[in-house]
Amino acid sequence: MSDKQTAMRIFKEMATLLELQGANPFKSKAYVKAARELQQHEGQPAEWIASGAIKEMRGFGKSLQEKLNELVETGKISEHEELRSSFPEGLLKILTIPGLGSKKVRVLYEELGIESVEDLEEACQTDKLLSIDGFGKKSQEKILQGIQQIRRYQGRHRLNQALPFAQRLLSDLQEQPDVQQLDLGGSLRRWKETVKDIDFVVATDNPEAVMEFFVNHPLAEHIIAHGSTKSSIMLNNGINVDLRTVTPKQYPYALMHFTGSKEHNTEMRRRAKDRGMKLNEYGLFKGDDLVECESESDIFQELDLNYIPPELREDRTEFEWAVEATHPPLVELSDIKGVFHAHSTYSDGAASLKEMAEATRALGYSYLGITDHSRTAYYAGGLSIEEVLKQHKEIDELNKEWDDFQLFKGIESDILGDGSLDYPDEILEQFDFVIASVHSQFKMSQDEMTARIIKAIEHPATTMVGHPTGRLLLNRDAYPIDIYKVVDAAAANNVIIEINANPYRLDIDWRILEYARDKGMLVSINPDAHSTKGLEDIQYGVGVARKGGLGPDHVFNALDLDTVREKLKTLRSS
DNA sequence: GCCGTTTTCGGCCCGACTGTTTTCAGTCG
Repeated sequence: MSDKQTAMRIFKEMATLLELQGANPFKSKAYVKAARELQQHEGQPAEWIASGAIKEMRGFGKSLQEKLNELVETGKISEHEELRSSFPEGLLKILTIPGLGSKKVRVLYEELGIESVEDLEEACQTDKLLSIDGFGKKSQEKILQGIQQIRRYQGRHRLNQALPFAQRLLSDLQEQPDVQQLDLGGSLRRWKETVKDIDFVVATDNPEAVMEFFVNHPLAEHIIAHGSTKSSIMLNNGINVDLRTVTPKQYPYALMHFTGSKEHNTEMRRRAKDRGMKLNEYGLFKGDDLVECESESDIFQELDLNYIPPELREDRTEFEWAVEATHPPLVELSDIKGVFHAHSTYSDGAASLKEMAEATRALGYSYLGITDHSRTAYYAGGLSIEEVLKQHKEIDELNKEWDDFQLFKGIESDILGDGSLDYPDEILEQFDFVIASVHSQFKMSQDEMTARIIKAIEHPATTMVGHPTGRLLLNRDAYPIDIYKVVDAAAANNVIIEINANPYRLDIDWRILEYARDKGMLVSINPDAHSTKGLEDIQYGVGVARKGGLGPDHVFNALDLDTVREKLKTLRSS
């Protein structure tokens, strides 16, 4: 029995190995496409095979169906095993070095016997690459730099690592007189949970001047590329920034092109081709004639599509609905009326109850649901029953100070190993709401973990589930869990699922939100703030909600204070 | 390896920059 994640990993690895082998590149791409298709299907491979759903899945022909079948029945794919054994494992790691693709890696392996990043580093330091055609002094230097980069940064960055720098660059570029139009593009504009680099698109009649300013920006540690329409710099925190310039007339096409995603663009160009046109970053063309568009909306329209917001351009379901309808408005930061899930000095927060409340008010929110850790979370200063009661008294006192703002009594209760909550029922009843979260005992089977969380969801005291998969971006994978079953249980029990907005988590994953939405489930966009500054993380959660296609109606903390007060009461008694 | 009311074979998205060439392959997005 092999799960979806395993199948995806194996298919992607087969694609890479096929490329390394020099196989037909379209064959390799077919495996990548199949892996994407797997990701987007709810359920597990064994179920799809049993139900015959596999036959309907895009990109699964005879051969790939057989391979998936083999994987489910035997736990492996023989062709995958053969491919793996024909190359040393280290080559896969070498392929993650920027500038090295399958062709070059293969040459290095065959000519110099390079099998690992360490081999390669040594070879570059001793000028061994100079003996091979197509490699020179500069290649060696670039490779050494690339090795440092992957060692330090794994090649991807969390939003909080990229966004502040992007905003600084954006405002600096904005001030340049030659910059006529400017936007963030790429995965940052799409609010992907981690990004590889920062992309900018600029409309200008003087690209040289803009490029000159850009590559000499004080944040640039070194210049990776400096051309007349495309340049790249590396920031001192290891993030690459790409800037593309076009003429004002080309701008909407370029913005669309550099917003991506790659898969979305591929589909767009295919649609253009179907209609006898050609789409690239410079325009949409019928023969040699430009089809004039003033905005991205116009371009979509020419391809018989309604406008697709950047966050949704991932080639998932957007082409299906955009043919028929415009997407309902996505939730915005300004829709958010209040905050749940914040810690105070009672447990592991940096600010007092009062400081957190005042900071929340100052941001324009009208309520704060405070949730310190529960007693089992001793490492985080979890609250004893006495401390809970003391905190409730303090909250009652503080609430007398405001008539336009309210502190709600909450707790982030650990979900214990057996799925129970962390206080006796008579204590749990005294909270206005309870967030149930897993903080320990991650090493369970998927069935056990799923059952554990569902048990917590079924507890009448539970209002929300906190960071449902436990992942830490770029650091720790989600614990094994059937997230669809968890969502089903939450929907059935009127439990709200948290979008944990902390940029290290962004959990629940946006990919599940469309499913959750269609189940009628509410989410709450929660900062999990451990300081007053942490409250601002809500912006990242809003990005995730948008990416998941949610509007304000799907977000619990987009409700105003009075409604939330009422809702919490009914949720508690249901 | 997939896919098809233009197709069951011959397509499969498009362009910039680099480094090494002396006209281009490889890589990237």
